[in-house]
Amino acid sequence: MARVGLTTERLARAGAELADEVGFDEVTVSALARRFDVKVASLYSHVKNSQDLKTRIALLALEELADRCAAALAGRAGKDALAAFANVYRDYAREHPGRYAAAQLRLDPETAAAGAGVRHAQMTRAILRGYDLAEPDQTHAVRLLGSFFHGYVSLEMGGGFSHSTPDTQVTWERTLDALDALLRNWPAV
Amino acid sequence: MARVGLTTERLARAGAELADEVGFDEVTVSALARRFDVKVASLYSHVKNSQDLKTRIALLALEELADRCAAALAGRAGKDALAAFANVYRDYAREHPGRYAAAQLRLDPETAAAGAGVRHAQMTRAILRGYDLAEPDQTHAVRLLGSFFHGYVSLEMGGGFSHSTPDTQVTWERTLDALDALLRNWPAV
DNA sequence: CTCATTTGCCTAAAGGTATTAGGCAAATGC
DNA sequence: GCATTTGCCTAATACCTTTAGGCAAATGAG
Repeated sequence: MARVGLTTERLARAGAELADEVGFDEVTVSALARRFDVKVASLYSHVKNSQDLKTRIALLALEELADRCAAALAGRAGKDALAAFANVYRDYAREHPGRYAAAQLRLDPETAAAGAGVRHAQMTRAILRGYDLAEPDQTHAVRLLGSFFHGYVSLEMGGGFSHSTPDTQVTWERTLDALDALLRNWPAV
Repeated sequence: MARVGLTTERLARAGAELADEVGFDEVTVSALARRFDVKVASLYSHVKNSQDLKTRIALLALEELADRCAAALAGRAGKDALAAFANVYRDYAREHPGRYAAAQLRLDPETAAAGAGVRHAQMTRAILRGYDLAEPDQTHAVRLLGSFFHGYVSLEMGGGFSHSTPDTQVTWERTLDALDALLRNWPAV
């Protein structure tokens, strides 16, 4: 019996590729076994179960996304940073729909805390350094931006904006303008 | 063999209840059959398949949500309308997490068009009547609001804001203030 | 190099969900 | 009261998940 060289790492990576190809929901222990031309039970030495596999894919995606964000944010400030950050999310979702869907997986708090979720929050906050926002408004703004990015990308991916004018690219640019304006003129209490 | 009186309608309704109790992902033809104390195959006379069942639950949720929005919007304008609309989304998601998850199901275009999705778009647009926004900015604003509401509620439901200060209720109120301010001072091109 | 140990993938088996085909009995209508 | 429709059932197939236990390949000590 030839050994294929399965590892937890390789399974997560292959699972991520599979997700991008067929959708995160279709990522299954069986499908992954087929991809490695290996019997299903063999995977259970490397991942605890199906949920564990999905969680690992999610964490991988979050890590990748955080890396890209960090790279995009380096040396930018203000609206430049805002747009760069937003574009990373959107582009990642387009390039890797399955991974992006995985990144949306609801993780239990400890798992999430151990992963790259914290980096995401820190980076969103870093964007706001270019604007004049004191706490607690800074946190409100972080949440507003996070919500918008996530919501926009989800809706666009889900076809929520399809078949309508104006073009979503224009909306994307104009809404980023609008958010920039909002952050510069954040309303006082 | 006593007849239970299954109908497509009752199945969708029971499926929605089940979704709220155990989560939309756990809604399965088998689970629904158990709930009616009926054999699994019996359901296939009323729904085409598992996907069909889920779609019907999604459409039911979208309809309910649209009804609530319409009721909330009646007689309100400007920020009042904005807040009322936003609160309907948030409250619905809290009251009916399973149904809300169902409403997020990706529908094929024809199904979506036949459902209440159109009403949602029209109502979001109605909110903007209280603000001075011409096309195409109105559409951009509709998309921004839709993205934010959806994103915020998803993140909050998913625990994205948990264990952090300030309180999410405060953020909710302040971000609505901010969006109101943004709509009143929409940046010119 | 040889032998013992570890480790990786396998077979086997049990349980759950989805879906289809065909049957019997209850409801419906003439 | 009988024929037809309709509703739920049994049976069967197929796929996914997960656990238990086995054999052989890799690894490493002497």
